[in-house]
Order: sequence, then structure tokens, then C-alpha cells
Amino acid sequence: MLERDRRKPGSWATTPAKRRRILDAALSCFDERGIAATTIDDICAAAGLHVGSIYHHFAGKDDIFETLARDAMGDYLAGVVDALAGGRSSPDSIRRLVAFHVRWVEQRPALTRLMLSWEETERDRPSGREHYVQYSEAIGAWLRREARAGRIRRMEPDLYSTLLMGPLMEHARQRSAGLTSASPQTMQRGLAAGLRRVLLSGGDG
Amino acid sequence: MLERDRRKPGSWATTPAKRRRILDAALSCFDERGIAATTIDDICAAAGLHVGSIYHHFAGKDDIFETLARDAMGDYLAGVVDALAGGRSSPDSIRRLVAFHVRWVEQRPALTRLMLSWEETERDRPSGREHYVQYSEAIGAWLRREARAGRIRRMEPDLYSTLLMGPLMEHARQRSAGLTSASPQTMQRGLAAGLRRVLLSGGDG
DNA sequence: GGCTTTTTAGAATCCGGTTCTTGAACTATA
DNA sequence: TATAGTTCAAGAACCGGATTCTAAAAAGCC
Repeated sequence: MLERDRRKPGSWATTPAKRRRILDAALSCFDERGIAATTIDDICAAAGLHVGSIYHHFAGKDDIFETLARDAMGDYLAGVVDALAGGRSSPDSIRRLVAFHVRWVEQRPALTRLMLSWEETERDRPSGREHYVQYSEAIGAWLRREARAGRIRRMEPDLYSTLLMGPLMEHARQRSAGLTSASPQTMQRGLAAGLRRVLLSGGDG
Repeated sequence: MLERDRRKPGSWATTPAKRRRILDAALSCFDERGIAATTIDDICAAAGLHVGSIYHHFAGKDDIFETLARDAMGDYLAGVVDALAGGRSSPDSIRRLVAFHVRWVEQRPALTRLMLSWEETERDRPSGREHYVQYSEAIGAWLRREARAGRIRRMEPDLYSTLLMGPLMEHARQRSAGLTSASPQTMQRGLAAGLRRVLLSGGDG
């Protein structure tokens, strides 16, 4: 029934490549049908493999999802940290952060969706908090340093992540749901301006 | 196997009450086990009914979930609109909005979780955008009015929701995951201050 | 009290994820 | 190049949970 791509003997891919192929297949399924709606069979068909093989490489659907999501999150976080660290001043770091974020979201819609969904599902699990903590840590170091130097408004640590991540994640959500009519450039400028006003010292208390 | 609460003949509840009982049962299950993990049987046990009866009142698990989530969202939105409309000035409206939000999240952890999860799952569905649009509309009217009067910084409409909803929803997420150590009062003050800086006119462009 | 409609019980069904068994392909070693 | 051990693929079997279906009890109505 399913059109499977049976290879002739002798052309067996090496393990990491096969793993990759499953992940890629899953990613495109997740992206086009939604995460809950894709079945293992869908992934089988897309990867040209049978259930057994998939379960040989992964513990299950969740494992595949988590692997993809974890990678996506890791990639995003690395970019965030780089952007912040690479700025030559606080405003510059903020500009770079927002520029990176908007570009990432624009260029990786599937990964964006994955990252956002993960956020949701992870919360219920034992390991749930992990990513959140990771995110906070990633930004925390930079924020603490800048705040200590007086370049960034001093406030309750919890507020930093709320006020920084909030707009960024909300933007990602809107964008991945196709709800923004404004251009990426406009959003980028607006987000940067907003974050500057919230974070940088000066003005009313 | 399941301990069902069989009522004696003659004590049958009226329809809306029965519906309510199912919803309440489901809400507590969702809350204590997580949404994905609660089975229909769990809800049956909690409501003291059998599958058949539940399917008589609702189309399925999703229907129950959506009903609860829609109600939660409706309640929240109504409060938001009230808060904004009731302020005697823009800063006052913002203060009221944040105060309402923080209180709501504190007092209704189960509904908060539901609302946030709905956001996630809804995106994939045909009717997906609906709630988002609803949210934007709810705040949109107030924002447009204030902006036209010059009391609120003029910006791309999409940015309003990003910059307003972003921090609030992020706060709700953190809170419902038990990740804030700061007191509600602190968060409330901080959020209000942040939103004021972003939204109110004046200062750098 | 008999008739219709609503609600319930619970068995039957269906669907999708996971497990298990078998065998084929690869690897290393002699 | 046979051989033992290991990894990978196939696909049937299994299992749990959502949904559907049928019959019967309760409620409403005359």
C-alpha cells in the first residue's frame, strides 16, 4: 500500500546517514501535517523504511521529535549567545540579537514550529524545565554583566527573561502561524526598538 | 475495575449540570496528569460516568479540551478588555491590565495551562487563527484609540500584540511551569514598568 | 400508563504506537 | 574466502486508548 523505496542490495547507507534520513523525513512530515497528526507510518513512507528499522534507530515518535526539537533549540541558542557576545555595546548586542532572531525564524519555519511545540510539551515532563533554564542561562550571563556595569537597567532576574524572551517568542509564534502582515525588516526594527526601551538604562524608573 | 460512582435511581442531574460535571472532571484530570496523558477513562472515573455518556455530551476528548480552553480564553479576554477600558489614563490602563493578568494567572493555574496549550494546538487547525485574531481585536481597539490620541507610541499594529502579549504570555508560561522565584507583586510591578516603557509615548524613537 | 426523547452502560471496533521474531547484510578475523 | 558476531531491516503481532454502536433505563409528555 505504501510506496516504499526499496534499494537494491549493495547500496546500504551508513548508519548516521540513515538516522539523518529519518530525521529529515520526520521533519518534513511534522511540518506539513502538524506534529500530532503525523503517524509513524507517515515517517516510514517518507523515509522509505519500515517501522522496525525506525525503532532500531529511535526509541519512538517522541524520541524523534525530541531529537529534532533539541537540535533546533540548540542551534537557536547558540545564535543568541553569539549575537549578544558579539556586540560592541549593549544597544549593538540587542540589535544583533533581534536581527539573528528574525532571520532564524524567517529561514527556518519548520524548526521554529518545532521549538515552540517543544516548549509546550516539555513542561509536563520530568526533564521539563531544562530547556527553559538553558535559555535563561544563555542570556543570563550577558545580562548580569551588562547590568552590573550599569549599561542595562537593573531588575529582578526573572523579569529579564520575561521581557526579553516574551516578545521574541511571541513574534516567532505569530510568524509561524502566518499572522504577521508586516515585513521582517519592520518587525526587526520594531522589536529592537522595543527591547532597547525596556532594557537600556535611562528614562523613567 | 474503575471505581464508578453509581447513583441511585431518581437522583439524575439535569443536562447542563451533567455537562458541567464532565468539564470539571476533565479540568482536574488535565491539571493533575497533563493534557496528553489523561485518557477518556480517567475523565469517566472522575465524572462517575461511562464512555457512552461522555460521548453523548461531547464529540470527544478534543471537544472537551476545546470547550474548556475556549471558556478560559474567553474569561481572560473579557478581563483584559475590562481592564484596559476601565483605566482613567493610558498608564492606568496598563497598570490595570497587568494587575488583572497577574491575578488571573495566580488564581487559575489550571486554566492558564489550558489557555497556553490551546494556543499551541490550535495553530495547526483550520480554525486555528481565530483565537489569535480575537485577542488582537480585543486589545486592538483600545490601542488604536490611544495611539490616535498620541498617548501611546505609534507603531506597526503587529508590533503591539507582540510587545504587549509577549511579556504577558511569557510570564504566564514561566509561572505555570513554576519557574519564577519572584513574588507576584514584584512581577506585576516589573511587567507594568516594562510595558509602560515600551508603549507610552516619549523618550527615544 | 403508554409513547417519545434523552441519557446511560458497556461491548465492539478501529487506529496508531510499540514490541518481537526472523533473516539479511555488514564486519572482523583466520 | 568460510565463519562467528553484530547491526540493520522487514513486517507480523500486540496493546492501549479513542471512538462507535446497540440496547436498555430514565425522564418528559399526553
